[in-house]
Order: sequence, then structure tokens, then C-alpha cells
Amino acid sequence: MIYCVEDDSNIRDLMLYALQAAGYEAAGFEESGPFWEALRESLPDLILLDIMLPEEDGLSILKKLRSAQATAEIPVIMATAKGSEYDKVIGLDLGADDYLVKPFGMLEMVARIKAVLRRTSPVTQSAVLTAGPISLDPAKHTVLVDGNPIPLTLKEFDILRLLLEHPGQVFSRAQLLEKAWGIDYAGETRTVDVHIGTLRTKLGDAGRLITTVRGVGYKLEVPDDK
Amino acid sequence: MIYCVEDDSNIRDLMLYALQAAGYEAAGFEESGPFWEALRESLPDLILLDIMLPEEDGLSILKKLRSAQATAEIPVIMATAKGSEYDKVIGLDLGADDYLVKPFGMLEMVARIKAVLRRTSPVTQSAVLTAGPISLDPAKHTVLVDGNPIPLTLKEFDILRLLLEHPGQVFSRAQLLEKAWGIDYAGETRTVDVHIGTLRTKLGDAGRLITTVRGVGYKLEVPDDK
DNA sequence: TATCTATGTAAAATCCATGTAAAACCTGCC
DNA sequence: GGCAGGTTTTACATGGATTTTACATAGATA
Repeated sequence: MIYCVEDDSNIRDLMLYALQAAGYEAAGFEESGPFWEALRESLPDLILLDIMLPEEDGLSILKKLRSAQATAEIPVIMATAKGSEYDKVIGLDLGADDYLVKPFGMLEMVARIKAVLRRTSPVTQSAVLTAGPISLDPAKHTVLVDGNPIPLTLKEFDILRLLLEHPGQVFSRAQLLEKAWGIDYAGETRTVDVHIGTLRTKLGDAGRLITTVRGVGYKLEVPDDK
Repeated sequence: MIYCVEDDSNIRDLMLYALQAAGYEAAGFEESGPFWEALRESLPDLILLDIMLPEEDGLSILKKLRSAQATAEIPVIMATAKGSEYDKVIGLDLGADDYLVKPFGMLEMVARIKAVLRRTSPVTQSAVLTAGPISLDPAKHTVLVDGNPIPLTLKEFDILRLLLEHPGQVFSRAQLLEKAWGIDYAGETRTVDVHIGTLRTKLGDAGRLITTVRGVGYKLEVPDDK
């Protein structure tokens, strides 16, 4: 789902049409009010944000988006009629993921959206993560091994997701704790080991992909059969 | 390190100057030949690529970069004078990470570089260490010799990393102990020798790169085959 | 050459990280 | 309150990693 915040109804309709033609779900907003409401309902995969808006300025919207935990990771593409370099720099510094200068073609817009989604998807997106026989859908919160659903608890899921997001990378127990639990734990704990253990048995044969690097931590072996 | 491939020497110098002023290391290339050579030497953190080049087209360079294992993950920003939308679409579809339309300001260029690096660095930044046939990836905790993975234990890995980080430099046993073990050991110990020994045999032929400096310690011979 | 010291290396001894089962502890829910 | 997961702690066995030991060997020194 893509949210478009754009006050000019002609342009907005054109954008929505092009997006839908390209296979995306899209919703348009004329001003910030309804946009914020919609955000409370559900989060989009990407936001197209005009800089010049009647009520609230696009840059300040971007700032708010970035400062809130829930929306900080949503990719944002800014659009503006003003060609001024200054705006771009500000927008990029605030963390916009890309920039479109009006007038822009719909082809370019779709291409940029595609590119941004491709870049961000491994981190943010609900794009399904896979490694060998394992596939994990963050949005649905499901894990399949060889197509069979595997019920996992929250922590198990979080750990597996982290490993799948960075295949091959070694994570120390401390890192796993920090990433999956949020807070960094000081003392020593065996809880990670236990979760890894249950994960491995639950995943069955595929559990072997989770390997332990002695003295360091755990990692997901990337299967090189392709 | 940022590589700039741009045939116009004025623009190239300007870019290099702006990059260095912004605190980046940067190297410029007028055409693709020397650029490919430099890539064999060492991989940059980002590549700025002009589309219009005398010999090899920027888009085809991008394609090659993406298809090679070693360079596939390096972020690329394309630059072009042609404002044609078509080029952009192609560039983005081939996996460019961003796009600059000439004439662009240096401020914007730096801002975009910053933005791209911010997006990609947490994932890419693996800083693989290499020396001759040996390559070591700290993040994955893997060592390859001529492309074949070599299983190493923690201490072996730590020692090898230290040596690779300072090629040619001699380390005393005490230094190795301190760096790889953390605490400085008082008495005398042969444990370093043993680890060096296993390292050498595990590395096979490449093990000869680890030489002993009699009465002092060990060092990694830097292969001068280039 | 004879001698002395530093290094290589195999094998034994020790240590300690990890796997795992089970108990204890939470937390939301009826 | 009590139940049903889920999560964390505890405890212990095990095997791999590390260290020590012992001896052979190569280099240095005179």
C-alpha cells in the first residue's frame, strides 16, 4: 500500500492511476489531517509526499514521520515543484529516501518507487524472507519450512527474522538480545541459547542452517545450492 | 572510499574536491579501464557513475558491477546530462541506488551520497580483509583461501585478523596475547606458537604468508605479486 | 664444530562454551 | 484466583577449544 499526499487533485488522480496500473495499492490524501488518521489505521509500504501543501508543510510531515517509532522506517519519496537545491538537501538530510522534481513522468515515478522499495524491502518490507527451505513472512507472522507452517513463539520468530535478514552474518548473544529484545542486557544469560535450541528442533532438518560460531554467537548458514 | 567515474576533468575535479571537503576519501577515473583495475585492487564504499562515457557506457558498467559477486552490493549513484526519462528508468531498473541529473550542485551530491550510505552501510559494511589468496570477513566470521572456506577456531581467527589488519607488521607473542586475548599475560607461554602452527597448516599453501621473525614474533608477509 | 636458544609440533591435560532438560517465573485471560 | 502458554533461570553433561608439556629441530653464536 502506497500513500500519496498531494493537494492538486489532477496530479493526485494521475499518480493513483499510474500506481494502480503498475500493480500497487494506493490511497491519496489532499492534506495532512486525513493522512495522519489513516496512518493510525494502518501503515503503508511507502509514502509519496509533496513538499508544498496547504496546511502542514511536507518537510515537517517528514520530520514527524521520522521521529515516531512506528513510522520511522517507512520509506518516503518527496516531490516538489520548486527546483531549489536547498529543499532537496533538507529533505535528504531529514531522511527522505528519494526525490522527484515536478514535472515528473509517471514512468519515472514508478521506477523510483520500485527502486526505493527494492532497497528498503530487505530491512523494512513485508517482503518474504527465505533461505533454503525456510521462508518467513513478517507481515503474516508465519514461517514455512518446505511449505509446511511451523508455529513459532514471538522470540523465536524475532531471532529467526534477524538471522534471515542478514544471512551469513554472525550475531553475538548480546546482539541478539539487543535486536530481538530491544534493551541491552548487561549480565550473562542463557536464554538465547534456549531459544536457539527450540528454534532448531522446531525447524527440523532446516534447523541445521542455524550454526553456532563457537565463542562468538550464531549465524544462518546460507545454502549455496543455487 | 568513493570512486568517481566521469570523463569531464573539470567536473571530476570539482566532485573530488567537494567529496574530500566533506570528509570522504575519493578517487577519480576518466574511463572504465583504470576503474576496473582499481576495483581489482580494493572495493570502494560507493561508486559515482556518469552515464555518458567515451569508451564503455555507464549503464553497461552498472550492469557488470551488479552481475559480479564482489561488486554487486556496492551502492552506485548514476549521473547524467541527458535529462531523458528513459535513461533514468533503465538506470533504476538495473539497480542504481540513486540518480543525479546534471547540472547538479555539490551540496546535493554530497547529501545524496550521505543518504545512500546511511541506507546501505548497516547491511553492506563488511570490510573484508584480504592478503594474497586469503580473505577474512569479520561480520560473517569466515575465512576463504582461494575461495574455499577454512574453518577456524576463535583464537586462530582473532590472530589472523590482527595480522591481516596490519600486514607486514611484526607482533611479539606478548602483543598477540594482549590483542587477541584481551588481558596481558605475565608468565611465558607457548600457546601462541601452537595457534600459529595450526593456522599455518589450516591455511595450507597460504600459511607460508605467516612468517616468524626469530627472537621477535610473527608477521604476515604482504604478497607483492601486483 | 660444539653449544645454546628459539621455534615447530604432537600429544595429553585442562578448561569452558554450548546443548538440553527441567524447574521457576511471568503475563494475559477466563 | 487459577490456568495456559511463553519466557527465563538453573543445573549438568559433553565435546570442542585452549593450554600445557615434552621433545625434536633449526638458527645463532663463538
